[in-house]
Amino acid sequence: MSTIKDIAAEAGVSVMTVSNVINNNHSRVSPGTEKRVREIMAKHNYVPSMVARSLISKSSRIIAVLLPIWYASSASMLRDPYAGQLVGHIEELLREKEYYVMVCSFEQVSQVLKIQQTWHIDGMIQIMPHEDAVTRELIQQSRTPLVICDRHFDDLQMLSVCLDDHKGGYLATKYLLEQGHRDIGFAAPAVFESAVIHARYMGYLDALHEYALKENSDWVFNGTIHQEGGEEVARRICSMQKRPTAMLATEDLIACGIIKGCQECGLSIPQDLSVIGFDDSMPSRLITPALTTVAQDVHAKAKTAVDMLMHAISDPDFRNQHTVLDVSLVTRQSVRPL
Amino acid sequence: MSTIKDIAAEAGVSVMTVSNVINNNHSRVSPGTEKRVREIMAKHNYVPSMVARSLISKSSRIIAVLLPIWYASSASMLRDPYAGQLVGHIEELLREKEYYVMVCSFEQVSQVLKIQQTWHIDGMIQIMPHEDAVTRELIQQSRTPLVICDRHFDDLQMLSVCLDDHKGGYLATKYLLEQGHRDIGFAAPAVFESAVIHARYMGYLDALHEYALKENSDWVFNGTIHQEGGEEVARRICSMQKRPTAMLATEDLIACGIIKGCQECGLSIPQDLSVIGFDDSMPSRLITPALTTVAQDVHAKAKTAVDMLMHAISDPDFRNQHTVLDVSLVTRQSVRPL
DNA sequence: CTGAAAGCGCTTACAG
DNA sequence: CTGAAAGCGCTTACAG
Repeated sequence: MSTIKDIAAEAGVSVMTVSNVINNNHSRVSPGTEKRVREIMAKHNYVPSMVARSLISKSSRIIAVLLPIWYASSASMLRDPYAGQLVGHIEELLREKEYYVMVCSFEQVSQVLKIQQTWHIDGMIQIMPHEDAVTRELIQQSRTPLVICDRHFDDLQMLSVCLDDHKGGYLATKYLLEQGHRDIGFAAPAVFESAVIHARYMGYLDALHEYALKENSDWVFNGTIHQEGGEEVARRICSMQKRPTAMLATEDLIACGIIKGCQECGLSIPQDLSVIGFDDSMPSRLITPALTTVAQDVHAKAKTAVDMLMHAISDPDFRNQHTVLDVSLVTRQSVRPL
Repeated sequence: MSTIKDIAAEAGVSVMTVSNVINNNHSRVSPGTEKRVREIMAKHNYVPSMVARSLISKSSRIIAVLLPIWYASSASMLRDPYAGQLVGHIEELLREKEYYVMVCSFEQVSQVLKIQQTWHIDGMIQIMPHEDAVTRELIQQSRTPLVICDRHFDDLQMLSVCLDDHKGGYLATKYLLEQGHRDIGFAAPAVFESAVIHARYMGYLDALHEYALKENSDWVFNGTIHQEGGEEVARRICSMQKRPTAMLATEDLIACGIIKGCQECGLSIPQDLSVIGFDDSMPSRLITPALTTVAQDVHAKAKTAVDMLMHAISDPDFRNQHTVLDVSLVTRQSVRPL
């Protein structure tokens, strides 16, 4: 494997001239010399060492994609299809810009700081929310630009990309109301611990209030985890004397679980219960009936996060921006007019 | 940010003594000195620079996870839930061993070689199959240990982890035969271009032959892509005069598409058509009826790939091993006895 | 057990 | 336009 020295020797120039052609300092090397050097580099498949370069420049062109580990699980969040999709898009966008992406699961902030330092990481994007305390600490301690997805703190200087979650909850609930539903339930993993979920919940409440309705606490299900949680909710709904006519779930998988669970205990969807999900992910098109859901644009989220990060890397003053992405309702077959 | 020099100065020892404590060369530093140095390192949150270390050692503890880009799409394969799951597990396992993981999409081998060189990558794992020609070239040109998932070439020295795809196709078909089915169709993306799919197809044929049956070419669907492809297959089946009584799909999503498509044109599953999928991924539990499918153990695949890679990194003679992982049939509700 | 020197593959001022 | 020297933060022989 040849080094800059070998190339310089063979070209009969100094190491620094080779360095100048690598770095396209056209003003510092004559066209003839450049051509000769480039030919020799090509001939030897010479690739400059990023490790040597970053030792000097304190910059590596590595972006860390941060994946929280918590929530009673040491498993990588990459297993979540949404996370995979988001990281996939981010990787594509960063590759186009000639950045390298390092994927880092972490529980504690110190792990991130260590990696950041040891590799001279140029920037970071946190995918999936962590515990608020951890995220806050990370924002405060990070020494490189950092973009947080799906979480924002008003009192902190930070870069974030979020969804208009309130609008999502509102849109879905309003749609159900317009379809004539008045008995509308809500199922979510953690209404009060997660800001994202809480915003959707507030949207739900606000829509109800607009129709002078109040929530029925029997129909608000907290701690609903994925499909299994949805199925459990369905069983509880089935056994109720007074059932809701519609359910809003904060995740497609939960909505699918509700549908499946209801079908198993003999309710039919949407005749006996209308259901709306959130995200417009793959399951929404798989389930029968196809799921009406609040759609988010994952590619736009990735693009926004990457653009913000690039901006922050080139401009040290760009350290505080909160981008809110729009959501929209996709109507399919899981809701019936009443 | 402190360097080894700062630590050495504050401890009143030489840089090399600090280096020895970092590297746990206990024989080369007295316990008292070590303790003092460690305290100073902790106090300053000192983290040794991997970039400086790898410049010397020619090793970086970075493992590249390679994601092919092809198939008429420049999209990152990470968007595929199976890929996300596999990479998630790999990342978990490598993190435990204190390796860093870099995710690299690539079209051409030269891109991989460049990254390999520029970062002194220690090893690589290719997830998802690429075109055979590209994979062969990669195997031959790679200068670091490389594990290929889901592809093997008998004529090459290589490390690979595959599934017993033939057995998978055979098991599923045999099960259908045992349930009394004789008219069994097959749906796959690319029967002859993909070795994995072809092996499943051969398993299907072999099971048929055991029952002295032949395939009916009307019922073998090639070019079936994901759910949409499955739905298209369903429409064609629905319009047939003589329909198969059962379908085997090489992917859960295809099987789900077949189920959904059939339901839409009025066939009921499994009464009118039995369906078996492959992978036991999330969709198999989402669809109604729940899908009978050939299960693979994605965690075992990740673990095997990582173990092989670790072995190869520590032993230069370990360069040729082909591990075949077992598959099993998970029976649910999408097949009925005839 | 401890240290001084050389060097990994580059880039950054500084001269010419 | 071109080069010689110093240095990035470490480790590796080599001495003592």
